[in-house]
Amino acid sequence: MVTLSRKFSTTAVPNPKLSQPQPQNTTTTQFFIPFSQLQQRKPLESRLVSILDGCTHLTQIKQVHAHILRKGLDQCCYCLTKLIRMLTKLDVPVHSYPRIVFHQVKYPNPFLWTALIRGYAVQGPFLESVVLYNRMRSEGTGPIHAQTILIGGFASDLFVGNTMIDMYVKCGFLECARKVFDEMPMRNVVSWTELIVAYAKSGDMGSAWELFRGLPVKDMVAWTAMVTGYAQNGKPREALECFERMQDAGVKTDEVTLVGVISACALLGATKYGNWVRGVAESYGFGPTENVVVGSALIDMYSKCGIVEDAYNIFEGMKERNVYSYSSMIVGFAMHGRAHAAMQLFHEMLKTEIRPNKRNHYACMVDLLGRAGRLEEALELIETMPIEPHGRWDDVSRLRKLVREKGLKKNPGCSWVESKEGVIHEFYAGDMTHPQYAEIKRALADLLDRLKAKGYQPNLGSVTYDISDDEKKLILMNHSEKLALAYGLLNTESTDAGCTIQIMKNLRICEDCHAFMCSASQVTGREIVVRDNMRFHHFRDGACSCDNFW
DNA sequence: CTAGGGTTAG
Repeated sequence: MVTLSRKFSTTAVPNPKLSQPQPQNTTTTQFFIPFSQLQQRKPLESRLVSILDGCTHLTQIKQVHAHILRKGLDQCCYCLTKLIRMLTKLDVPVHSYPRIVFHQVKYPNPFLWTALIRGYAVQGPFLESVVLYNRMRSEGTGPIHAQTILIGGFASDLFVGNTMIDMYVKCGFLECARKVFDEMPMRNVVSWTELIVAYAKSGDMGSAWELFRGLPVKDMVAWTAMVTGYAQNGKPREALECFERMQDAGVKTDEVTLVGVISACALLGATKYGNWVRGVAESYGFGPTENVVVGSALIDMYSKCGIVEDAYNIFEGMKERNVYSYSSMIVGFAMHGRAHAAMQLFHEMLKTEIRPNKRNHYACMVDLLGRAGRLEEALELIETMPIEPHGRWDDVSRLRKLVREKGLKKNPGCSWVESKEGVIHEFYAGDMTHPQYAEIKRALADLLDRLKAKGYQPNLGSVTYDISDDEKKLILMNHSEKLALAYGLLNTESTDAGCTIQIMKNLRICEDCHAFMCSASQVTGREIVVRDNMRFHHFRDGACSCDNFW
């Protein structure tokens, strides 16, 4: 079922929309140039590039350069990119000859920029490459340069189109990317996947699915994009469903797919499913020991499933560790209130070459120490914290995240419980679709009476809508974690192995549910664990491990 | 030459 093959089918299919008359006066963006103006790659330029590729001495390159100028190709980014790349390969200082070549081009395209930036990144000064990178990405630069590729027509349709989609997406012009996609004469899986990922990253899984549905040949990468898209957008059930449909379709799977599945399991708290995935990964030789990404994902999954020990076993067994592995483990310890272990690991990490993720990491540790009441250590950490000079690279990812969040609608409250058989039961707030709903409702009413006798009062302040108190009580009673609890009580016995009822929730637990769970643990004599999006709550004998602080 | 991957903070 699993393969490591990276071969992809690049069969391009014609765009059916183009045979129909094009609608006039659509929302044209100022940067966009229609594909009809596109020319084919010119043979002369291709030949010059391949000649450059074979150059081994500076004199040869200079000869070809002279030839390029004679042929009037002094503005051809395609040739000059190759020229700069060859120059830097021969250790010619970027700041001399290559930089001059670059400055003679009026409209450098992203490839030319990249050649220069890469040169500085290899030879130094490193700061210069950062400066150039930011300049290239500064307002509108990407799309404007994209025009020059189009007008010059330095590459074939399909490739330019795909690259443009990528560029527009990276510059945050999703609509432009879509427009390119719609007007491309020929398209392949890559074109589709680029856009699907862009929609997924912006939180619009609806559009992603719509596109995916219309994709004629769905390959492994496209499927994986959907699976991880769902996982990244807090829709783990959909992610697993997608994964299963992918297998039904007979599409092969590799470690990237499995990583997406594991992170869905982490969200769901689906231990059994996760274990199975781990087994599959191991049997194909990219288990947690061999593959850092699989390992880190599993660490996160196990700690979010409440099994820190297993998480630590994975961590210990890993051949290679990076920031993700350490972060996941530290956070895993923190989530379970093991401040000491987290602190120790943090210091262990500082001894390696792995650098913490700048301020965030420190913020996390300070928060943890503060929570554990170790204020002196927290202060010491703040004082010894090295201040990193360039936060610009950080900005990029923060910006993308912002975009993603902006497009994201607020997720409805949702809880999951795993049955004895490993089946995941999902409950939404006010959800009446569960087959056992009638029983659940009765059990909840029953429980409510017993809790009231012990002094529990519904906390009406947890509902902020402007409605009557009775309606508020009804809403509270139908919170997803209460439904899940009732399901758990109905379907497990206190004598069952691991008789704890473990509930996973996508949002923060509300005050009313918290009090309800406390009281319920006392009345039923059962241990209840609720993991919300922040931490674990262990309810036992009427008290919670978080000390009512969450 | 082009497409899919793991953590956290607020």
